Amino acid sequence: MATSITSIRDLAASVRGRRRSLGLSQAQLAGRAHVSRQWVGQFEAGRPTAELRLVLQVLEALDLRLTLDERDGDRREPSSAIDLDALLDEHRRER
Amino acid sequence: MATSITSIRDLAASVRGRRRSLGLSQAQLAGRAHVSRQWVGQFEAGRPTAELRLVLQVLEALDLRLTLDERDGDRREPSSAIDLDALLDEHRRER
DNA sequence: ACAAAATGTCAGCGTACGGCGACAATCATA
DNA sequence: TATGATTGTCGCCGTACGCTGACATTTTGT
Repeated sequence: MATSITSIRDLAASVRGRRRSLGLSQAQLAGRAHVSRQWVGQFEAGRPTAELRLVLQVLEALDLRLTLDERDGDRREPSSAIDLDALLDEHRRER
Repeated sequence: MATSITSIRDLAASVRGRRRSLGLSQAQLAGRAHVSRQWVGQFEAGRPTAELRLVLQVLEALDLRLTLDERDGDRREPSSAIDLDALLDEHRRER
């Protein structure tokens, strides 16, 4: 049951959902993740400036695993954008 | 080709690896992700206090996808720790 | 060998983060 | 309905983040 994370809001919603499904209060989660209760609340509300380390701590406390994979082939633009830049750089070098 | 992310170091290494495999410099990636070049360098070096939003921006710029999934069943302790707390809470309520 | 490109590192600046205590508002339950 | 639990929000404080410019060091390419 994997959820794709494309935004902070996705992540926040997943964290809140998981916390609730485990029957934990924000305070309990905070204790396990070594963050403040207020931090949990604000993170769940979608705060984009949260510190990565603390995010990972919370995910760990909730037994949530993050995985990272490539999505080349799924996107149309980035590969052409990359080629364009590489091309220009190369062109500049040859000149 | 999915990589499990269990630490900042994992993530940083994946980002650097991906950037290199795409043939991008830190400066190029920085431009695409709307962060400073120095930020990319420090993040790749494993800085744990990076801002989540910027991390997601960089992952997007590298066409890397994050997914989140539950790992109950893989761990032995958390489920017993959670049960203990829930039990105590319930016990307190009944009293 | 040398030059250009890339990366590592430093310092200054302004903004804001995380923890804390506290209180308001909301929710759950008896 | 009343009460306790939970969550939202505020303000204070000290620390540090991200950007920038700059320079040192390393790597790459010829």
